[in-house]
Amino acid sequence: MNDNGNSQESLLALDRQVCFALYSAQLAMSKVYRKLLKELDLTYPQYLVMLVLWEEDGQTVSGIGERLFLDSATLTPLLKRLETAGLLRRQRSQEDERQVEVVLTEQGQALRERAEAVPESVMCATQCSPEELERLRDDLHKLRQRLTD
Amino acid sequence: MNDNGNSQESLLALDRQVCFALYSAQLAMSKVYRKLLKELDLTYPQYLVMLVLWEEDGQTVSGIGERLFLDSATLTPLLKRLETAGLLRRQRSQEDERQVEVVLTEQGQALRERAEAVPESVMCATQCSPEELERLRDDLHKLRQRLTD
DNA sequence: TGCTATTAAATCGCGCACAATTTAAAATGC
DNA sequence: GCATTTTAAATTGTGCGCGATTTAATAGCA
Repeated sequence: MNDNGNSQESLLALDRQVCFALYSAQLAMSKVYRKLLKELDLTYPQYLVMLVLWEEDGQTVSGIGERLFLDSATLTPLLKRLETAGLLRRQRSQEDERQVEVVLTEQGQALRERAEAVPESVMCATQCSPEELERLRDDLHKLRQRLTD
Repeated sequence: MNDNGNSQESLLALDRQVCFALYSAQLAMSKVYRKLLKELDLTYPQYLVMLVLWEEDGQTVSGIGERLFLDSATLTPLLKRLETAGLLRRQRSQEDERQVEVVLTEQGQALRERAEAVPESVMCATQCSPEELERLRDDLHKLRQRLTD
């Protein structure tokens, strides 16, 4: 038969699991981004924060966190690194001193131009059609929503 | 118009990106697993290593790494933790002293029984049909392969 | 008003991932 | 046989993610 009666038919079989497919696809994607974002001196999570701020500047830490599903334990040190890199400033809100507003510097705004090329490079690396990518995106979005109910 | 001329129509728009959908779905999945695997005192990557060893015991570090797309820098400390937990032993190969063979202990083999329930719980948490999950798995598998060409 | 409860960030500790380097063993070439 | 190259694992350093806790400010309420 097979090793330990555990193979293709078992639910524990690695290659049958969606979650491993998800996990390893994500790792592979990270590697593609790592290479592309090296040019911009950004990590992928840092790039995500910049996307959020390019869409709407001046958000609070928790505002960014809601958008990316990350909390302050992850974001605070990440934002400090981006601040050190000169891409943004962090300042306590005037109205509510508990909150920290994150504001892009000119350099941070300027970086957007150079980032424009990234999505196309990634889409190219996937070797998928726009239709395939859209379907996958929507499926993943649905999955994430269901998992966080 | 909109903030910085950058919104729904831009390729930089967060919610249009497959990669962010992938990233955040993976994080959500991790959280589901974290809760389930807490029972077994395993992290998700540790669980993956156990899956690999339950399928075939006695593999080398690089063998496990090929299966999971991870390298020794990730696996060595992880395997040491599993060894400390009493789930496996690491021993230099007799024929080739460069290689380290990873062998399950009785306790490690026994854990398999308790892990049997995990996949079903996860599938349940996704609230997806088996067909949806299979399609997603195959799509993700395809994506990973294309990204690592 | 003053006390308690809630909220927002920050901090701490741990476990990945991975680039880069090191160590040691085996394979190769002359 | 011996030096060179290749290979496997380990090590080092950095940056996430996140559970758990802490710090500080605001809100709520008697």
